[in-house]
Amino acid sequence: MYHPVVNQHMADFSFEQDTRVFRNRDALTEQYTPDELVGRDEELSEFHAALQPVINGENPSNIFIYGKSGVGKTAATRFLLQRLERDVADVDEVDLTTIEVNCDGLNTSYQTAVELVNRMRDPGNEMSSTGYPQAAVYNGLWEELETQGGIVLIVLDEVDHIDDDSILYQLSRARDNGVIDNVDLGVIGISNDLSFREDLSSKVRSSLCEREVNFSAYNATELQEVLRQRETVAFHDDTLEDEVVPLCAAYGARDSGDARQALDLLLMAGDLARQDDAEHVTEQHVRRAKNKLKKNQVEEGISTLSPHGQYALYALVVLEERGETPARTRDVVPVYQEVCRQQGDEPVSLRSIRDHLASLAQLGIIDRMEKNRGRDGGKFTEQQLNHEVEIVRAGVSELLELDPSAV
DNA sequence: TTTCCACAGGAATAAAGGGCGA
DNA sequence: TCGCCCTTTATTCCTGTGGAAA
Repeated sequence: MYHPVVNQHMADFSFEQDTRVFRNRDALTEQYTPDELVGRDEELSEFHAALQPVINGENPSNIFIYGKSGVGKTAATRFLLQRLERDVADVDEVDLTTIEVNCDGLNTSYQTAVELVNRMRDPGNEMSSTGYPQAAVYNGLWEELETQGGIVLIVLDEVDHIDDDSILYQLSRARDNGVIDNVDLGVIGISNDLSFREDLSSKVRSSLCEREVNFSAYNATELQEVLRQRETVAFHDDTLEDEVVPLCAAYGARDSGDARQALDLLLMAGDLARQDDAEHVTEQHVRRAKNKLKKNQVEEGISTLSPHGQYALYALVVLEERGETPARTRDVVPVYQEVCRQQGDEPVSLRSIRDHLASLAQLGIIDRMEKNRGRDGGKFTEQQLNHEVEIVRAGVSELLELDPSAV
């Protein structure tokens, strides 16, 4: 049977190559490594010096890279390692392997060790992520490293996501402990968390942080330079209106000099312009992109929460809508318990709720303020949403299927 | 200066769930 | 199938915190 309406509708979703706006959209993504890194001369120079032993065929130093998110730590690491690999290729005596692992999602040393083993194994021969004794996983790791031979550089990006420092100790001390013999191993740890280094046990700190490179935040001028550099690769000439780059740079500078955020903003603004069939990316596209990114960020954070984390967040949404925030933990609890009842779930203990609220704050979804009323009221914490209540409600309702009138 | 309040959060431990090798 | 070993999420217990009041 012929359905003209349906066919007309379907025709609207055909795909055509769209080369307007972007020349090379990938140049704004995290995977792209530019030919030149803007505004990072000092950091690159220090990092370069720390990698120098590799090309000399000497035992590589363990290097610890730190600085806030989006200041070019990962980009600089990839940039220098690409050049190192290129230059090592001309030196017969040096055999270099680099392995980059992002520890986001790897909560423990165990999982990280399994990931490293699997990076070195062929597909199909990979190790399962559970079920083995820890010693078996480490033995597997040393075997794979010995098989690689030569110099191996392991990059652990977002290394602060690993809860325990056992893997860092094992890797940085592997040679001294005699578990590897045929391979010279160097570890490059990258962290956004400035306190991470201080929290390491002294034995790990002294071996992992043989060389340290601190990446400072970009200022608005440096961010503009970064964006201009990518603009020429990513967009067709004269596609961006004059105010677009300064505005993206200003947002990035406001969010603690974060180039990644500024680049994401530019990418999203370009996508919106293309979606609108516009010839140019305008200030309006940037402002819309900013809102959309914020929403995505909240939704992503919410999706990683356990059910009780979601219930606790929903309790705060309810309190926010009642105008009862900032709310003390003890005031969040009864609303949380009501949400649990509505969901047909048993509430967890006060101690666990504290942990859930702390996680929400860590994800940047809520704000927590410490208060102290002294002998009259003691010390306590108040919390409130860190984003518009509509955005959070939308994100959490999608997961919980809540009846808004019930709580 | 000391005491007190109301928690926050660390430490130890348990239970449940899932994968592995024998 | 069973025992082992891991992770995640929870519980209980308990110590630490810091500003106002005494």
